[in-house]
Amino acid sequence: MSQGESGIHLETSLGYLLKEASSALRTAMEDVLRPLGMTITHYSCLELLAQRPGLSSSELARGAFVTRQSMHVLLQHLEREGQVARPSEAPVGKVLPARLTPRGRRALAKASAAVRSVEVRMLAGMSDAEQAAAFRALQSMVRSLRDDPATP
Amino acid sequence: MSQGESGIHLETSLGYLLKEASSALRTAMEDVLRPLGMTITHYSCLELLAQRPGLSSSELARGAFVTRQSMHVLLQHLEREGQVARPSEAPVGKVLPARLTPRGRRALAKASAAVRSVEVRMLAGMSDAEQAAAFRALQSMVRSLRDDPATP
DNA sequence: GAATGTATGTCAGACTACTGACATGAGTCA
DNA sequence: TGACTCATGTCAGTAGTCTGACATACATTC
Repeated sequence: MSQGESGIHLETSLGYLLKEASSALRTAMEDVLRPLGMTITHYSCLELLAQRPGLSSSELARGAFVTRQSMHVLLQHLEREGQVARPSEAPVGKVLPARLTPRGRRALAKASAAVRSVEVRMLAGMSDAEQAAAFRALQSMVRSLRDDPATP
Repeated sequence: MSQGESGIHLETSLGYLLKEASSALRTAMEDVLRPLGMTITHYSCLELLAQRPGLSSSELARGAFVTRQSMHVLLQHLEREGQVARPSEAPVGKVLPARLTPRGRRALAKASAAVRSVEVRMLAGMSDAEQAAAFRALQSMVRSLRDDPATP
């Protein structure tokens, strides 16, 4: 039956290609993080805390693109491992600001270098102009998807 | 401490933005597929079978960017639901070619239209030239990540 | 023909992230 | 003040995907 223009053509679909690219990036990152005993979300959490100390669990979740429940269990794990510290009581409201410990900073240093090498590899062969164009295009896609919450 | 150029700057990282974009796309697709009782991998499987009938479980897995084990359990489910059919014996070797049933085709029709609307929304505000540039950029990233398997 | 390497289908267990739900604190507004 | 809304932290259960393992089928090589 005519799927015509109402369907998706995998070969030419930007959505499909976006998924392919993010899948390739995820695999490459997992490959370099696994030897360090770290998952992508784990790394993302540490990187976010390094750049924005004091972030709450919910804010970290948004920054790592997972639910706050997922980040919650990860933070519990990282606290037990001694990579992250949180006050036992909230300074204000219920929000518990998290911070890296020295151990967390050391773990991040190796991971960050590894991830950086993946990103460099990913961008090999692209000019600065091409990278800038890709950046703007992806930003536009994110904005368009967020602005309209699913037209019913 | 100087994280310098060895680290990642979240605000300007193409890798981070790529993850953000794919996360936004995933969420948007889940939002329109959930009312249809379908997951993204489920939809991807049907779409692949519509465009390339006779694909094996392993080939479907690669096309949907999951492991063949994950696709295997999904296919078992879809066979029970009557959306997909496979011969009980392999025509050649061990490979079992899968095909859509009429019921699978009907389920796909709705899903495909829904996903198409998400893609249209995502590309709103982008010129054809911008879309083409984004397409080439993403293709380049995929190629670069695959060609070099993790330089140790 | 035998040995090896590669790809597939399948089963089992473990893990990650998700949805659902509840209580709590903060801000807004009548 | 009280009612309402919203964001957060947390607990519990579920679902989807992954890793590990094994047997089988084909192709290649010696």
